[in-house]
Amino acid sequence: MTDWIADTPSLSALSPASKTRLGALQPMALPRGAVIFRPGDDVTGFPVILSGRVEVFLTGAGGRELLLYAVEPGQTCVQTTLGLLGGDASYSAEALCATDSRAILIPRPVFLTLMDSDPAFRQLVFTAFAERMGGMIQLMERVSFQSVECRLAAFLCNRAENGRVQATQSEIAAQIGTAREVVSRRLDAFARRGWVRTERGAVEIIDAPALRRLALAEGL
Amino acid sequence: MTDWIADTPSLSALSPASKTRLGALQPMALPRGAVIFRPGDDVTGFPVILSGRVEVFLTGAGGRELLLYAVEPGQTCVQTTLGLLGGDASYSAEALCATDSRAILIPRPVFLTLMDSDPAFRQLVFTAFAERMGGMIQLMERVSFQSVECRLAAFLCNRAENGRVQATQSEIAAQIGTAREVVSRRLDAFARRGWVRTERGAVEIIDAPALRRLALAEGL
DNA sequence: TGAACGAAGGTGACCTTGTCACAGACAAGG
DNA sequence: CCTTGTCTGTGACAAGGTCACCTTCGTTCA
Repeated sequence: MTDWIADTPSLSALSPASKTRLGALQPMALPRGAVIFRPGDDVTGFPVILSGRVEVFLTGAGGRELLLYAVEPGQTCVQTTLGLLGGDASYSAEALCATDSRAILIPRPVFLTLMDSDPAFRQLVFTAFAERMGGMIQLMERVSFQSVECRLAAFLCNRAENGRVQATQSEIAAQIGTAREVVSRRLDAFARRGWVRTERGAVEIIDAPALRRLALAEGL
Repeated sequence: MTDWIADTPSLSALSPASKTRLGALQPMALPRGAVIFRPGDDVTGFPVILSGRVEVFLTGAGGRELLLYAVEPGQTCVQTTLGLLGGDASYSAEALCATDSRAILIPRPVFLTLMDSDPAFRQLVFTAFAERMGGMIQLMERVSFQSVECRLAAFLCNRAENGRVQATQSEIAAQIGTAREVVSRRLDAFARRGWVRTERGAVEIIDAPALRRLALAEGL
């Protein structure tokens, strides 16, 4: 087993005592698609992602989904912090592994001890919290004030690798908080303008600058 | 001048040293309508509301507004915590006094000292943070998955005093994150069903149970 | 091998929301 | 009075969400 503490930059500032305490924990392997938690689950501990990517979704009545945020290596999950520190200790969102991942789960008592004893750990949790909150406010702004077209363009720009985005239209819809049908129609509109080409399970980007211009047109 | 620390329950658990430190600060009087901060302002300190009510809005391109959360006595502002602890130190939202209010502003250095030295203060800031985050997620859920009709009904139920809601339709629109015209039409629909009666600057509630049923119809 | 099934994507119809433009109603002060 | 600014109502239209249903692919498995 690798020394996961040394391999995780965000943990490097922790005190030696904290590292010792955490050293006893075993990383878990989580396959792509694994459910970390669902709405209503109890909070049993504080997960830290070591590798991979976990996505946290809100699910609405009609089955529509909205990506709240993604957790990447070294980051922590706010939903959990919320449960461990605040009032109600259950989740209101759903977390799924977007890729194969490894994570540790810090049990609640250990978490509380670290919070009280290690300023570096506090700092870690706090800045994670602050960043998430900022992200949530930006998300709020995008979802309620920006057009779907604009959000879609921004998404395509961000997720593109070698001019391609590997994702089904349903997935894209969940990421930007709209319905699949709308994504289908918007992508079609982009395609007719010659900006993209759609395939089953992927979108090929032809005119990235045009998309970027559109993404920036409506404010941030 | 009254002893504002003793009068604020949420501060009672602080250590004597913290109280001494805070005792030197002078409460500020803020009239209704006063602007606490605007987008782009720098974060100079950590405000704690002693009395009154402060509302924090997000403002979109077309001038549309959305109430993110309200700060009530003993509570603190997350936007600020975010600025003091996280990366970027400027606000992305706007805070207005909804009523005449009193507040203290804890200067940044004092805030940071208290965070490191007083577990009770930490607890205070942290739970405030956790509660806000929970509230933001609920807001997200309402704004992106619930109909305007439902949100409006819920708002009327919550804000009613003696069967009346004192607010202009513009204010209501900002509170539930929609456009004024839409509020006008929805209220009209409620009125035709005999549930409310509208006046200039107020809404009288006639059939509260009907509204409550509608508010609960689409999940929380 | 080919029938069947399920996931992904396309489309039309329809309703709800948001936007724009503008008009009437009302309150407070000159 | 008359004016001015705020509050409210309305029609027309565009954008987005929902529903129903169909087509097109891959995969599986009998």
